[in-house]
Amino acid sequence: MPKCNYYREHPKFYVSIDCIIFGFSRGKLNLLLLKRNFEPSKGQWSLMGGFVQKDESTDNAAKRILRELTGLDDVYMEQVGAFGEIDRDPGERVVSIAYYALINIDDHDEQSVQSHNASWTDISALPELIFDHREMVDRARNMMKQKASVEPIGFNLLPELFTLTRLQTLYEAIYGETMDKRNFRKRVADMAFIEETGIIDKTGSKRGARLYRVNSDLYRKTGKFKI
Amino acid sequence: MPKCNYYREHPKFYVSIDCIIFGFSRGKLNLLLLKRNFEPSKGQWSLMGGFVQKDESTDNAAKRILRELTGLDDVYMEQVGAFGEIDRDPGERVVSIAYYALINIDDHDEQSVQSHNASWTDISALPELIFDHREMVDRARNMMKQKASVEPIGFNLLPELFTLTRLQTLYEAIYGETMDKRNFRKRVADMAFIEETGIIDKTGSKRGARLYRVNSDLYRKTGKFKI
DNA sequence: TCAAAAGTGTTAAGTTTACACCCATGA
DNA sequence: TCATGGGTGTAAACTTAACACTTTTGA
Repeated sequence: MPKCNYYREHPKFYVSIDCIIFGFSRGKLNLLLLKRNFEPSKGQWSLMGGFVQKDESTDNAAKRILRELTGLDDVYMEQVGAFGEIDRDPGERVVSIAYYALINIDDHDEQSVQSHNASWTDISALPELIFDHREMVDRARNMMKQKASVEPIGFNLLPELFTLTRLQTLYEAIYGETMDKRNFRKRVADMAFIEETGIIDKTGSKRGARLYRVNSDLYRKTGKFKI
Repeated sequence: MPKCNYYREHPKFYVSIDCIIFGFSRGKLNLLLLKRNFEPSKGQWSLMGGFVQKDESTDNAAKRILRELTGLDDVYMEQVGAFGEIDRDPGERVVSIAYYALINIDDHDEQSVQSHNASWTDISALPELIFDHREMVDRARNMMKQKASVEPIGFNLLPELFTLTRLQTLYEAIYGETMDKRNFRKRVADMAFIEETGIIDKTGSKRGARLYRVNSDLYRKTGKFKI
């Protein structure tokens, strides 16, 4: 019971979560999208979503919904914001809170993704999306780009070990522009927390390339990030 | 009626708005805070807030609530984000969406502010705030600072005409650091949309200072902003 | 006549950009 | 032996930062 009548007169709303799930594959940013097999808007493309429940915070709801689709825990997520237009969902009034997630595309549970009728789509060739999902994607993309330029969040899109060429391709995809190889490597070399492992990866080239890794402790202590 | 049963099983929540209202006065950033004369947390300091109604979007609810307190329309507002911890409001489960507003402190309706038991407080000496309002303020402040460095939103905190000294003091308050006068003026001079009016303001000094104004059309066309 | 705020340029330091060739290897 | 991706340094252009004195005027 409420402690006073203060709340009584006010309406209540469904509160949902929508997830913009970023992955990085073959030089491109990708989003994990669902082809809806339920109403409303059955058959159309949408973001992964779900409703906030009584016993969970919105942040936890977002984690749960991401886990339902990908099988992943401990994923990097940021809130994009609340979307509260009256008719944004034609079925009912629903206030939705969007979150974006950065995952290593190799890690997700393929079974679960398929059972949800979901698939990875190149972000520069998105299909039409339901409701205001396109606006959510655009805002998430801008926030992510901005944040990725000043904090080392991009590494969440890579496996633990990565080559510098792969890292550069990732940032080229995030920023949507090509970069100079030597300047890029100079900047990486200036960030001590991006460590050489001594391991050589021969899968990407004949010669082989050095594998690097992020040292998070080192970043926390000393870290400046700028790419 | 909903078009399907999809929503039925899910809980509904109160959705509220909280406003972080920035003003600029005597060289300091200020917030408009309420001393609550109602439960819960009567007698404590809080942000201006209210509940979203059935017939309004969250953006419009924020505008309404700001207008209720300040009497102002057409105010610069940005959404900070949704705050959805289960127990953030001890009275009831409420998901709150925070917005910040930038107003010229001379413009507000003093009557209305007083009748709401509200007053301006220096942001660097805030009292304790209820619920998670302090976190909202901190996030709003960071977002505002970030945005103010790359878009000309700071001018919303000033009257239409302003001196360069006042503009500099404002940005020093936003960034929390002093700036070099000559470098600051050089940067302003490089932005054509900050126009000299030819008017001299004698209120701030014996000699008088030139008054400037923002030309928004010019900014939209040609504008780069960097202070 | 003096206190108080307004106004004004130059130089050094640091950062960013542009640019081209050799290396190692497996096929 | 050659095609492929991996790896490396320097100089010019630009941006940022540091710095101090003169002007105007009302009290």
